[in-house]
Amino acid sequence: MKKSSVRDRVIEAASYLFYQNGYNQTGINQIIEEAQVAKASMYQHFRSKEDIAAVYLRQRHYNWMSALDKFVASKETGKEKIIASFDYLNEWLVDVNFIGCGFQNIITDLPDDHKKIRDEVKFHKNELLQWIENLLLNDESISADSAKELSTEIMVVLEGAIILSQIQKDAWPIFSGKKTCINLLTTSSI
Amino acid sequence: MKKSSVRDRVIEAASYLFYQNGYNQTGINQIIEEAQVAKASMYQHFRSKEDIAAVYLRQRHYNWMSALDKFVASKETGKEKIIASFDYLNEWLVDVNFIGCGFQNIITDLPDDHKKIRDEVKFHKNELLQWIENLLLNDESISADSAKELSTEIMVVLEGAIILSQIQKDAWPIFSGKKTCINLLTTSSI
Amino acid sequence: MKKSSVRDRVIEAASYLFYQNGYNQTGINQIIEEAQVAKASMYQHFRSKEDIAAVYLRQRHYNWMSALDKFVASKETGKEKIIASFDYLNEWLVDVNFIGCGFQNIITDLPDDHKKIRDEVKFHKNELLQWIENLLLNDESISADSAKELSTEIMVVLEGAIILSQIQKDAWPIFSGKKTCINLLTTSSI
Amino acid sequence: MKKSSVRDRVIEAASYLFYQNGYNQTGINQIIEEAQVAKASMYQHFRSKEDIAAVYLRQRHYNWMSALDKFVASKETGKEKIIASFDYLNEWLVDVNFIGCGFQNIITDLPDDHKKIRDEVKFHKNELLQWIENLLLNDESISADSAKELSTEIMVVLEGAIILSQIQKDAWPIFSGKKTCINLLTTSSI
DNA sequence: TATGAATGAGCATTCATTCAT
DNA sequence: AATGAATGAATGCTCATTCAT
Repeated sequence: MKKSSVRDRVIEAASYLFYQNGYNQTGINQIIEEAQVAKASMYQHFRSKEDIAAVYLRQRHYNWMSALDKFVASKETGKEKIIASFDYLNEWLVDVNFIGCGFQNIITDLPDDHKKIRDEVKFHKNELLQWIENLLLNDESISADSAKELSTEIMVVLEGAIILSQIQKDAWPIFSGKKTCINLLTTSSI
Repeated sequence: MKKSSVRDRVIEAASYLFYQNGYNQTGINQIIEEAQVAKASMYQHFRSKEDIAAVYLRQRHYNWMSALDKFVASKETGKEKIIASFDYLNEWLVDVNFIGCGFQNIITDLPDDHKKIRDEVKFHKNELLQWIENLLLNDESISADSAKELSTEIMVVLEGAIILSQIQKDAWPIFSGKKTCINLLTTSSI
Repeated sequence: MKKSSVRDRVIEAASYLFYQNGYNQTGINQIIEEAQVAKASMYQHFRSKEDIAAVYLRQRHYNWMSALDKFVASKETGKEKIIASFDYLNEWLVDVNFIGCGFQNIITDLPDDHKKIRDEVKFHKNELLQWIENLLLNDESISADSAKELSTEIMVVLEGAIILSQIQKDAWPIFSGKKTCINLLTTSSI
Repeated sequence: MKKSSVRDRVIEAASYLFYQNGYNQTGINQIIEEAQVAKASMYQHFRSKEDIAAVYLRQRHYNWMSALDKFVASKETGKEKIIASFDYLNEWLVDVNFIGCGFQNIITDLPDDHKKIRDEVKFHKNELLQWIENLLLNDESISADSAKELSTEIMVVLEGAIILSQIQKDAWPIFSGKKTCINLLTTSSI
């Protein structure tokens, strides 16, 4: 069995450490030790720590979104899928012990000049927003305008559920969020 | 005119720096330089950087809450005050250029052992939740049970509005949140 | 049109970088990037960074001397050619913004063991000295002994004019040197 | 007997290493090891490696000039003192095995942004030029204008003698320079 | 001949904290 | 109460060179 590439090992190690311990709490030395890689080898593949984080975030985005998609796959309508996404939050956040969102976490205490990271975070959140909007657009009972507005409202609730459950180390904000979401989707269809 | 105390100057400097640049981005040396205080003098008043942050957060809590109270003072009913709190978010966050919530920001990239800081953040959020609940309890049209549940839902929306506006560097999540809040307060009173 | 060889491209890139930015300031990575050459390919043609520098210096020597020859070609006598060489210094050093002599520059901050480079620098300076002496030997009014001695004196002035104009970022040392040189050539012929 | 201060030990160690091995060849780690000082202690006294070098150069300037003054003290006239300064070069450069001028050496392979160092080098050379000019001004047989011009010519010769003896690892350029200097001072007084 | 991948040793600098006075 | 001096450990990053293919 072949040892995986330097690049892969670095990303794997960094992804784990960045998410578990935070971006600022994770040093290059930790990453290379965990990845069993020479420092200069690592810097041949990544220009900077920020670059590693950018790759980590992009990868995290795809993994997270596809896990979400998979989780709600059994639901039939867009509304049901959206509501189920709160159950996804619950499963996920309980599983990681309420560490919270890797994207939110990395952006809140970041040196000013880390533009790549900020862009990745925005990218992820915009994709998630789009995911919600698309589900609503497929629902015949909802107009395009309503879909746009509703999706932003739900997005806010999702984000709030994540950050507040992280602070409280408890799932209740997720269930409160879910209830709000149901309310939004119900009253809007009147 | 007497120079303010070492302790006060440290807190003032640290408060500014922690909020503007972030906890991890702010070094002890920056703080003592800004505060015009000797390093050892500082450590006579605070055991550690975390201790300074704890005091900063407690003080920030009181300032923030009282500014909120003041902002919504002109409103008569609890519901109106709660809805107006989103306007407060808007005024505040636009003013600070969407730096976000000092409590959310400090908790997301923190060494594991910083318990004092985590406790201050929880304290603040619990106080804010209580503030909302109390306003609802004063409304005769809302039952105690409803007040409890509604307040958690609104709290989630508030938190989401803050973090998402910070990521987007835009006020739209605040207005989406306000809309959701109005919806919640309206449908609940049916 | 064929791409020039690896060797040539490396030398060209290194020559530019060594002279413009300095030997220590120029990294192997810069060279191979500028030369569009793989690192290992480069090391197939040159044993070390020092070896590249040795080739650069030898090539620089020929280019510099032939430009000097060309510059003074219109002058008839050896004395006139030597005096004109200060005008050459001026034209050259103004053109390169007083970067100074590539040979002087490389030798002053060098690891102890870089013998090849030291030898190249000595070679160049000896050739220049010889060039001056030969011009004087062709002058009938000057004895062989005088030519030998005069050439060393003029050489010292030339070197001083270069290094001092580099420090001062100004041409005045070149003109002072020229004046001294004229003086030497005049008084000696008495 | 008290151990000398951190600052003094750092300067002493750095001065030795910078001059003997070169600025680029000398690392911070070497300096602190030689000085027996903790790294952070060193950085409490000096903002950067460049700052250490600036102090080293300033101190070197005073030491070098005062040794020169002392060396030529026995001479009576300004002209004699200036001529004797070439003997000083000889004594000095033979003693240090033709390492050359610490000011010339540091400036020829320096990162672009090291302004402080460049300024110290210019300062030293300007002071030396002034020293020569002042000696000539005290000589009644020389006009102020001549003193100004002669001093620049002699300065060029001095610099050339230093750099060329360094390259050749031999004293002959110093004696050639001395001869030129005598010539300049003699012919000028005609 | 050519090259992508890898490396150990080193770089200058900053960290939060403690000590001696 | 106040402070200048000192520190070990860690920071992110670059160096010239070599290896396997």
